[in-house]
Amino acid sequence: MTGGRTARARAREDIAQEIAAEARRQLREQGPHSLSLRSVARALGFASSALYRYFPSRDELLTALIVQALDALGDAVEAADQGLGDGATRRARWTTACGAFRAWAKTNPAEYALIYGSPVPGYQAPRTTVAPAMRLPRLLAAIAADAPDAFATPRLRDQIAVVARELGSPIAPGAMVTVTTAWAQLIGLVSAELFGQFTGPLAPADDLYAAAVEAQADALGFAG
Amino acid sequence: MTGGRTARARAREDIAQEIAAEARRQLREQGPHSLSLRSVARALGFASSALYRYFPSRDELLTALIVQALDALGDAVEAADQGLGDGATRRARWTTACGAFRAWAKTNPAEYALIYGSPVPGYQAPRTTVAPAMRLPRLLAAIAADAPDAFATPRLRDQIAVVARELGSPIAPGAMVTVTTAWAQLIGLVSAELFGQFTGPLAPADDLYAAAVEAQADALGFAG
DNA sequence: TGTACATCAGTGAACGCGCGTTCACTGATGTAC
DNA sequence: TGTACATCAGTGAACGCGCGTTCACTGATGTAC
Repeated sequence: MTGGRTARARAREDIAQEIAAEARRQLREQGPHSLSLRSVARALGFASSALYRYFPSRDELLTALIVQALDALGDAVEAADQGLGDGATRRARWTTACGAFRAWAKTNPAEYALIYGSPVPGYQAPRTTVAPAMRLPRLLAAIAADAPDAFATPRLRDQIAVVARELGSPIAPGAMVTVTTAWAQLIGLVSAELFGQFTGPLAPADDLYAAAVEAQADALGFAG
Repeated sequence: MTGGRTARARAREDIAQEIAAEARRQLREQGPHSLSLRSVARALGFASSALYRYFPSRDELLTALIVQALDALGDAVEAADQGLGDGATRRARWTTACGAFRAWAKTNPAEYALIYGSPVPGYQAPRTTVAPAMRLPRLLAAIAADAPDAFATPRLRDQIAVVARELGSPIAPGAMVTVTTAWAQLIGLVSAELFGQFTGPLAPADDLYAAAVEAQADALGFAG
C-alpha cells in the first residue's frame, strides 16, 4: 500500500500518545517530581528501553507533558471564552476566563503543579514551552485590551510594553500591569488552594476566588 | 558534674541542628523534593543510620525543615515590621511587610518552595506546622485590622470570620477577605517570579511587585 | 508479482548509581551506690 | 572517691527496592528492483 510508511508513522504517534497518557496518569498519582520512565514502561507492558524509541530522554517526556498541559489549559480557557458568544461583556469574559482557569486546575492538579508549581530539579524548560505558556496571558490581555491605562513607573511601563508586544496585544501599559498582577493573583489563589495554604475554614475557596475575581474586574474598569 | 545529662542533651541538640543545616544546604541546591538522608549523612561524615538517632524518619526531618522555614519567614517579616517603630503608618507597615516577604523568598528560594511550592509527594504536613504557618497572615491581618469592611457574600463572611478568629484578630470580615486575597497575590507574584513564569522582560520583577503592593494598600484603604 | 534488502520496534541484560530503614555491634559517656 | 552498671552515639553491613541510559540482539514491517 502507498500508505505503508504513513501507517507506521501513525502507529508511532499513537504509541507516543499512549506513553504520554500513562505518564500523565502517574503524574496525577505521585506528583510531577517522581515521573519515572521505568514505571511508565512497566504499566504499559514495555521494556523500559523501548521508550527510547519515542522519547530520547526523561526530560523530553517531561517537556512533552508540560506542552500538552499548557495547551490543554489554553484550550479550556479559550473554549470557555468563545462559548460566551459575541455579545458578552468584558466583565463576563473576564470572570468566565478566570473561572475556567481555576476549574481546569482543580480538575488537573498534577498538570497545574507541573506548570505553576516548583520546578523539577535539574530540569530546564526548553524554548518549546514558551509559546503555549503565552496563551493564557494573551487571552487575558485581549479581554482587557480596552481597559484604561493605570499608573505605573516608567521602568515598569517599559518592561510591560515588551511583554504586550510579545503577546501581540495593543493593550496600554498600565492596563497590562493590572492584567499581569491579576494573573499572578489567580496563580496565587489556586496554588494556595491546591498546595495546602487554604485548609480548614477556607475550603472550599469558591467564594473567596469569586470575590477576588470581581475585585479584579473592578480594578480593570469593567462595568458591573 | 550535675550538668552531665544536660551536656549530652545539648550536644544532641547541636548535632540535630547541624543535620538540619546540612539538609537545608542540600535543599538549596537540589530542590525540596530530592532531600535524601543518605546524602546528608554523607556530607556530615556520618553513617546514614546515625541520623535515626536524631530524626525517626525522613518525613520528620522534612517537617523540621518546614517549621524552621516558616519560623525564619515569620521572624524576617515581623522584624521588618518592628524595625519601623511605633510611629509608622499602616501603609508603610503593609508595604514593608510585603517587601520583607519577597526579600526572604528570594534569599531562600528552596525554603520558599518547601512552604509554598507543590507539596512533596507522599508527605503529609502534621499539625505542628499549622501554628508557624499562621504567623504571616496574622501579621498582615494585624496591620489591616482597622481597614474598612468590604463587600463579601454571607457564606464567605462566615468562612473568613473563622479564619480571623483563629488568628485572634478583630478584623472585619470584608477587610479580612481583602487581606487574604492580597496574601494570595503575594504568593502568586513571588511564585511566578521564582518558578519561572516571569522570565524575559519581566525580570527583575521589583517594580511589578511594588505596583501590586501599592494597589493592595489602596484597596485596604490605607492613606497614601 | 516476487524476492533481496533496509528499516525500525521492541527485548533483556547490564552498568553504575541512588534510596530509606533495620539490626546487631562497639565504645564512650554518664549514673548510682 | 571508686567501681559496677546502664545509657546512648555512632558503625557498617544488609535488605529490598528504585532509577536513567546503553547496547547487542531478534523479528517483523516496509521498500526497491
